[in-house]
Amino acid sequence: MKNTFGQYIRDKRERLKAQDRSYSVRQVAMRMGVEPSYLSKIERGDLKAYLTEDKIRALAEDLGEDPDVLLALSGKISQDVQEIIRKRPLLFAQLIRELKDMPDHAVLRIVREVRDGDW
Amino acid sequence: MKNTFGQYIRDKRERLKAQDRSYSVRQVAMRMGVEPSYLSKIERGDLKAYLTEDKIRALAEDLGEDPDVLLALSGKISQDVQEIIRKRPLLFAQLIRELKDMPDHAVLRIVREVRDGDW
DNA sequence: CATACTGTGTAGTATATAGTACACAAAATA
DNA sequence: TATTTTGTGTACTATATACTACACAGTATG
Repeated sequence: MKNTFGQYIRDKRERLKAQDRSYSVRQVAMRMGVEPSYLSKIERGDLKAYLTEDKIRALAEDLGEDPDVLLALSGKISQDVQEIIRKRPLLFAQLIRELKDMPDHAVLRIVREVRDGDW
Repeated sequence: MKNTFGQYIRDKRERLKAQDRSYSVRQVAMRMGVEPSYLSKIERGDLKAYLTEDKIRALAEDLGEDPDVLLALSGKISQDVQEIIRKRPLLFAQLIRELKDMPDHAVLRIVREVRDGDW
């Protein structure tokens, strides 16, 4: 559960490293602003190692991954999304619970229709 | 920001207390499972005092308030809602950001249509 | 008027979160 | 082969989170 995040990013990083040597633990860690030993711990799923949202975002950027996905894998939700929900908790909590078991395509249809402004 | 939660529940509790003397800080605290001095701190907005989700839920139940609202006021989002989002972060983060500026009635229409199963 | 109940101040605790700093042996590179 | 560079183990730190325990003075109740 906590472990998938580590495995996921280690995997991605090593695939990038095969093409570009600058994707070592050390260099990625430097670029995202943590100590290499700490990123190493994260990748190996150390239960006492966590990253803040900004570090996760920096890592996502560096690895070319979606920040929302990496945040989710480390048990977090983007602060901006949280704020939207907290401003209208009744509305959004209800909506999200309602959409829980909807298939992706149904939710995507909503997204599209909302974006196209038929509301 | 953190303070509104305290003021909100103190207000509600005192209104209930006017009708029913069992809504003292002490008794409510007992029922929700914390020390009275701690609930007192919470109500006065002590920045070093926080409640976990279950305590907030117990408090909401006791005061007849909506748990999602009290959670939001203390800067949290219900764990079950968080989990729904984390299972499909791309989908839900996108949807929520898209709905950010939609008026309530538009979001409610979506909720209704989804519930009535036109999807 | 005694006593029970009230709200709150002070002090202390445990665990979670989010890291740094440095050393070391193995592997890769020049 | 000398020297970088690599990943990681160990030890340490600071702040946030989530409380308890108890004492105390003021207020209300029997």
